[in-house]
Amino acid sequence: MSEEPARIPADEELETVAELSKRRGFFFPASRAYGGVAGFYTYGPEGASLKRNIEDSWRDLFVTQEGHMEISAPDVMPEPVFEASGHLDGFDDMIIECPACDSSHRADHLVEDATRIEEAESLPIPEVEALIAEYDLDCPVCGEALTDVPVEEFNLMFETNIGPGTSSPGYLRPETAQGIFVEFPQLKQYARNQLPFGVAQVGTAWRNEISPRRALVRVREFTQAELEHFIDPETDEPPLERVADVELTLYPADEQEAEDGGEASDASRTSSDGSDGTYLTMTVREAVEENVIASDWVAYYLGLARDWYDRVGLDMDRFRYRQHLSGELAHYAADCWDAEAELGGDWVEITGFAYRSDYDLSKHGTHSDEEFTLFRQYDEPQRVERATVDPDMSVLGPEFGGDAAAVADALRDLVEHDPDAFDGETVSVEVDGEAHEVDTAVADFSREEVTESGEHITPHVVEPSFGIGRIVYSVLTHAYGRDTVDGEERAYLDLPAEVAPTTVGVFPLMDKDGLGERAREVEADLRGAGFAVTYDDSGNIGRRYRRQDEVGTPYCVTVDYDTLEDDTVTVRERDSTDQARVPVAELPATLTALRAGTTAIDDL
RNA sequence: GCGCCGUUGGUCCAGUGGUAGGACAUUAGCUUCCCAAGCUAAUAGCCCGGGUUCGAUUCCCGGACGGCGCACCA
Repeated sequence: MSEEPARIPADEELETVAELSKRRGFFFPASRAYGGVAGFYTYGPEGASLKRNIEDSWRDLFVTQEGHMEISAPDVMPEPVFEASGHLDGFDDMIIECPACDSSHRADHLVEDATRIEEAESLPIPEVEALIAEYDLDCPVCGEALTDVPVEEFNLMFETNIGPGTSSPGYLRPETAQGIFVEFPQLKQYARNQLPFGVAQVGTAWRNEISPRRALVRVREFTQAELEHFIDPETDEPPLERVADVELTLYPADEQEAEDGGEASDASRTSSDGSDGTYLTMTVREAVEENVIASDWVAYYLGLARDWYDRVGLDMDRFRYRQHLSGELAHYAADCWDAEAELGGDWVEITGFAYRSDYDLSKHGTHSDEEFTLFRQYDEPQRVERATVDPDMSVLGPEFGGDAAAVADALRDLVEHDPDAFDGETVSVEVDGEAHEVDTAVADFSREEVTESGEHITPHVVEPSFGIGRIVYSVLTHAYGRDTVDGEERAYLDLPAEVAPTTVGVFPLMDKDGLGERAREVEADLRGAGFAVTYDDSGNIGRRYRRQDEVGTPYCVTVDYDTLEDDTVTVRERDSTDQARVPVAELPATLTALRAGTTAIDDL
């Protein structure tokens, strides 16, 4: 029997998991034969399987159960995509490094602090350098003069060239989301132009991090599972009743600020001990009613995801939802909560839940030639008065020459925003800073009643964005445990059967007297039934159980001498180490029931 | 990017200016009919590049990688 489960001390926990991961093949630094490269990891046989199972579980919930569609878009996208999304602008951070104390600072922020300039980020680098010299700016840490210290760019995007030459720059996507947003014009057709609909993607994202850290936590290439749920902000409501009773552990912004005197920007690194007692534990319903979570949609996903984390094996006592502080919000986000897991005493973000409003679709609508809107029909067509112009080009052409087309566009633009400007004999429009007078008659201004059957709207986006690698790492860490079985310590992973890399180990008690041959037959049967099976005939039976315990295999089947007599085998359960004897013919059904939780080992 | 510390079989460690040893793991054999047993044997290592030296895994410099701190983290 197993007894005395012991939690690993926090300061040993991550070392232990790293050691296990390398030794048993969950994950390890990539390209080690060539010295390794920071921020890249290879998932070994156990890890790749665990990761895939977690992804499949995510798909089952967020695609199959929730009824959304999944796509697979390219990793490389052309430059204009990221000009539109804001990632290029927002990410050419200007860094200046103090020559005296080696501290790094955002050069644009130093300039903004010292001057009245508000958007120094948009200034060219030579200009920022000139401003630093002009204002004699000093290092905020040590006071060293920064004049003539070069300002350098940090771009966190991986750049590449599409095709030969450099004329067509591309970037590896920093989030899978853009691959969904960019295809919205196609995707909306597949959704038959009906809101709401959700598009999911599980794929690779890339960020050229300055300093990769902490195993799978901060890496340069990682897997995201993202859902972009497109909604009509005026009419669509989430099915809150489905998750209303789910209990959440919430760490709202005001609690974070109260805790450390307003300097809570580093709250994601706050250790668990300082945070006790400041969490709010309440149901989704209560959180919405008391407005702890501002967005019903975000609240819905917090509830939905909470049970999923539990399902894939996170320890819910080491889990919380933390609201972003206002200064922490991304450029696109209106409100954002992170799911965080506690690892080795630190809290790590594993999912971001953001209400992105219409930010992304509007940006792509403006920058591209496609429509990133949907047509929403009114219940009843409406009669509305509309002011229009139909400029007479045969007059404008001779009068304005090359500017004529621009003048006509300006007139059309004006009539939309200010039809009253056409009340007089003439109307004035500005083209390239030059004012032009046009006869109202030439513009052919008119007001007419038209029938509008609907309007174009830009959907809002609710985005749960899961970091799969971090979740794999968190699940491994939370699953790791040690206990004592028959006086011998063992290490095990209490992974849920759904995500465990191997579902069943098959062993001959000894590899002789035909037991091995019989065990091979059992193995083949189980593989045929679709189970992930490991066969092991090396070492004594206890050693083989321990091997499987250590990688989280939930069940082991042993062929012994009784099997040769009556065609039964023992089934041994990982967590309890209890055994039951089962007819070989019933093994697939029994294992399926055990995995689904509809049968317990004690009932066999 | 900066600073401090580190890097020795698959894993975890010891050690040395004269090319290294243990534990565990792995493989083979013996033994054992259900929880890391025992015996025998085998496989397998000094991060990379330069320097000092007759000789460098060891000392020095640089780099890569890792841990922590600073900065960064859309």
